[in-house]
Amino acid sequence: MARPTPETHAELLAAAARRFAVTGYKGTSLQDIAREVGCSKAAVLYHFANKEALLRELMAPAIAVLEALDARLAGHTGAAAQRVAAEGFVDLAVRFRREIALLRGEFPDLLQQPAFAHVQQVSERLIDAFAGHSDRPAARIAALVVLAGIAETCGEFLDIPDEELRPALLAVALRALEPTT
Amino acid sequence: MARPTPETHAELLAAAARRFAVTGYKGTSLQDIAREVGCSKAAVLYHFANKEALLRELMAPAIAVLEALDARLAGHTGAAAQRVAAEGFVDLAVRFRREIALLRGEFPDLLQQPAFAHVQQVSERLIDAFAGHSDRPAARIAALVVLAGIAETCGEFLDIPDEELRPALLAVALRALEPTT
DNA sequence: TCAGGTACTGACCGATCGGTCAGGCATGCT
DNA sequence: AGCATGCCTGACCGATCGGTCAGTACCTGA
Repeated sequence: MARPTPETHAELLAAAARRFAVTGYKGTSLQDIAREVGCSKAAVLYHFANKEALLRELMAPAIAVLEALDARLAGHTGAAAQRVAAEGFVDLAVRFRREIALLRGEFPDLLQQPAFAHVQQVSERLIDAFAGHSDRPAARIAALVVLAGIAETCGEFLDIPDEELRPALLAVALRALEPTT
Repeated sequence: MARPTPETHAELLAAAARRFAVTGYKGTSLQDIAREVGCSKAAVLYHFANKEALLRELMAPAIAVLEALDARLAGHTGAAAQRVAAEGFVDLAVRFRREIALLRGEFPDLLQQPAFAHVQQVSERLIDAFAGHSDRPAARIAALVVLAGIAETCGEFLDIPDEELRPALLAVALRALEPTT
């Protein structure tokens, strides 16, 4: 089974993304990933220090975009913040839907790992922006429904093009976030 | 550590609910549950045939209510179906928020087990009702955002009373499901 | 020609998983 | 007194987990 392919690193990353999306992070073993690529489990751990490092590398691009959105958010308040947050997050969710989908509810668990501690804070600021920086429970509830709903949904529509998914998600987000009279 | 408590069954159920809600189904071991109650792992498996049976018994009341909603859904179409589905699902989510929360994204995995196969079909009919029985992608996207958003959100507000959470969730659901002009 | 790095393997490790099993200890019926 | 039953235990099982390690085949530059 010895096959000298230097692109293995990228192949492993892609295989991990596929497996994580189906069976989740905890539900996928290094064996599973190795089998999909056709190499040994030891080869996986040659390319990545450990399982968490694999996940970290997989999520890095998405996290970078999330942090850019966070930075952009700082300059806005109220309804403007809502619109920037909705547009930015929908765009992120659509572009990285595969990466987001693979965390399928393991978010709470994974975010507690030190490697993702910062993401935790960023998403709290995102919810705050979705809520228009309001403390009203109704606003915070709506914010969380939109955030979680989009995150869970985007991964279910892997087959339709970005240009169709993006406006549909944005429309439902903006409707849901409309202020209660 | 021998303590003859015949209420152990109920205690185990409650402990399992608590642990599942924090670390998820896969992330919680029978040891964890046993430790929380103060008995042995073998005692857990004396009361429940296996881990899945424990989960099944834990979810049974919520599933019964879900199936009742499904039956009620059959008599409605279009906007009426949307309203019945939204009201019914929000009520279910609020009442059983702890049970729903503990499945944290493990839904896709768990629903594939034969014991929950029926729930899969019911939730597809629910999404269909949310979408007003429309085939338009935008309608189906909105439906999934609402369903997933509510399911994920309700478990995050364990401390506020039903009477406050219910109308807030219903309001955001109805706003999000408003037909696009 | 050969040293050294890259990419990998199979064997192995301790821990933990869900689950089994024989037995023990109260309690209550006969 | 004897025996069944309900409830529970500690010891144990095979499987699988993430991770380590010594060794090896191959390529490259000196």
